[in-house]
Amino acid sequence: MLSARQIADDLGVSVSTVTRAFNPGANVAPRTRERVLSHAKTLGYSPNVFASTLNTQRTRIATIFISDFYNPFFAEALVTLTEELQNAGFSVMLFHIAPGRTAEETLPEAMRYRPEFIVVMTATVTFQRAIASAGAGPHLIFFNRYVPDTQTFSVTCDNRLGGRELADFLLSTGHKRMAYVCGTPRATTSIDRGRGFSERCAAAGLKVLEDNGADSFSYENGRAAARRLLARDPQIDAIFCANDLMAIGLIDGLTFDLGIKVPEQISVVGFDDVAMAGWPSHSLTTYRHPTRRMAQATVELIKEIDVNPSLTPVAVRVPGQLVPRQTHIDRSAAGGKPGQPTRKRGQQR
Amino acid sequence: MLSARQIADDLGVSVSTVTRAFNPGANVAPRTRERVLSHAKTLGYSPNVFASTLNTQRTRIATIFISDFYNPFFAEALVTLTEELQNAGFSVMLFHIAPGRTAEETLPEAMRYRPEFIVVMTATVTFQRAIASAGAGPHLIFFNRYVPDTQTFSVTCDNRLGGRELADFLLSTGHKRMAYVCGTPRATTSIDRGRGFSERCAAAGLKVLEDNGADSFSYENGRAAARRLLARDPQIDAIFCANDLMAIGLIDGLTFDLGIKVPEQISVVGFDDVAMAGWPSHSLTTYRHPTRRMAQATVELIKEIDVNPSLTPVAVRVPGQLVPRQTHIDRSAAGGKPGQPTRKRGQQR
DNA sequence: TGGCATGTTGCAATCGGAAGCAACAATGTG
DNA sequence: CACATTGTTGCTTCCGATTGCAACATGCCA
Repeated sequence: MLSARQIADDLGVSVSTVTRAFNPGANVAPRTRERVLSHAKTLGYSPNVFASTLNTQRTRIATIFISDFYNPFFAEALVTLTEELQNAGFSVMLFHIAPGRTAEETLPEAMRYRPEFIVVMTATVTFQRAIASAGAGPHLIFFNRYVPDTQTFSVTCDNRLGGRELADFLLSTGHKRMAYVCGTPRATTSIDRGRGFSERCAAAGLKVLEDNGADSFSYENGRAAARRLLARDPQIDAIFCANDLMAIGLIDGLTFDLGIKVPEQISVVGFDDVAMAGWPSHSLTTYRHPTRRMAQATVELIKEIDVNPSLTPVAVRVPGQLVPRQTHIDRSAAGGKPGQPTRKRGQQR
Repeated sequence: MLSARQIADDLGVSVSTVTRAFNPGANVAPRTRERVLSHAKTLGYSPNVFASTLNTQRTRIATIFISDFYNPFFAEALVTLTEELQNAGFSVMLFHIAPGRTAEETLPEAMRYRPEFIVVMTATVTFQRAIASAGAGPHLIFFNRYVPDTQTFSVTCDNRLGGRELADFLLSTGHKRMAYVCGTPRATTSIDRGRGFSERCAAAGLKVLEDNGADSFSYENGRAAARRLLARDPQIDAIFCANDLMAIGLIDGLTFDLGIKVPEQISVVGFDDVAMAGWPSHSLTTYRHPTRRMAQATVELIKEIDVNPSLTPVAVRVPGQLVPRQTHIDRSAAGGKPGQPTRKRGQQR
């Protein structure tokens, strides 16, 4: 394999000179630097990170922990995060936590690369304890989730705000009997969305019916929730699902399993605004998940910590945006009509 | 940061002994090994890869190149591939090629980590030339695509076979006027699927109408293709789209933009079997993309190359599976009925 | 022309762990 | 008891690049 020695010998200079040519801060004659870089390029040489890391002690590695994607949004988040991290000069390593495995099992292997930052896209409460024990280890940032009651960095969508805005929206369009379908139990995303939703409804004097039957944020769980909710209260006029996938599942459940018309009989809103939510076949009223801005916020945070490693942990909450489409109607006017009264959803089929 | 020296001093042994404890093949007294590993665990120490890599010259790194996902299937592929690579003892690095950027710009940075394998999930023809110039560089494997007319490793779905099977299926169900909607121009996936489809139709004496208007495999492109195709031939009775996303877009185009009933007037089939293809709202007849088996095949290939680095490049093609649902009908019988005649697709809405 | 500042380069130690070789201890054999 | 064998450990060199320090060349000014 090509080394700096090779370049040095070819050009009749020392190894030091070669490395200095690659190091922007170092003192080299401009002409020498140019000669080195040019020769390196023709040979296809780039400095070995493994050697340089050894005494600089800076790996410039950011490691991302993922588990199985249950949500299309994760793919976008991962790609965006990778892109932004690269732009900020980091190299990205990816570690997958298999279902049933804990992050602790994978951590030692990940730690061998001495990452400067670890971004956790998977929920594991005990995770940070393991990191903390590593002393002057990597900085830990939770993405899309946080660990309640602890001081850690986290970047999430402002889920509670989203829940509140969706509640405000449904209240202002005359809905009176609301329900909330939870996603993965104990996931902060599910809890906060429901909390924001419930607290606004409570302020308006309404109690929200809550379905806790799901074990994950999946289409199937959304579909199954339809039957459970309607059995508990056949008079429901609006349902908020913890994410779009569940909302789409729930709508299919209402439509195909129970013969209930959406939005005529029941309004349904989701959370995320995945691509298919915008398609005419679904046209789902939802709340847009600020994925890219979350990725950017994460990298901003990393840059700040980089400058000031003793920064006090903050929980960054990025607001999203309400996206009214056609799975709700305004029930305050008699007869009601879709939010965007162009054409009824799916009518032409 | 923790080093082997620390462990050694604490236990009154040499650094060599500590490293040997971590190296399964090395000779250490079982009791000593246990003492070292136990102490290392309590301190949270794991060997520094950067140091060990220096003289072993084995990085055990596999680098994955991605670009923007246009297709949900990529997320699954990436996660699965990562999982399988980890199981095989590799660490995964992720590099993103921004739109408009070439792989060559990112390559030097990736090469600094001296990866043993590079898996390319993004299409770039000039890529391997750059690698080749790096001499005894990493092994290159194309995933989901290949570079025609070159000798490189690749793992793809057997797209041509899939196209043939879909053609056979539509022919056997009495379709007479077929069309094919291409995806990204020059993408081997799009070309091979269309070729397999056309050659079977040709064998049955049918010429396939081909739409080349798309610049990528997107929902929007599928939707736009509907209008173009029908303008060219209003008598079409079956359309094969290069992937599910386009098929769903095309169906929405037919349904909402043109008022054409699917499958009553036109049958539509896709390719991939993404999650939403199975939902009642779409219930798309399609061909299942063997994503996980492709990931496994890739890792198998890597293992083989690992044992025998001079292995002759092979193009592995993994067969998928036809999944008949409800976006086609049997036109050979008078009147025709859906493939699985339970309930008409989307009817209840 | 001598002295000094400035710019450029090489030397050598260093980072953390791997591995060949030698040293040493423990055990078995004649 | 001497000696060989095996098992275990430490010493030392090395991987490839970085960096403080010293050495050297160059140009400027007095």
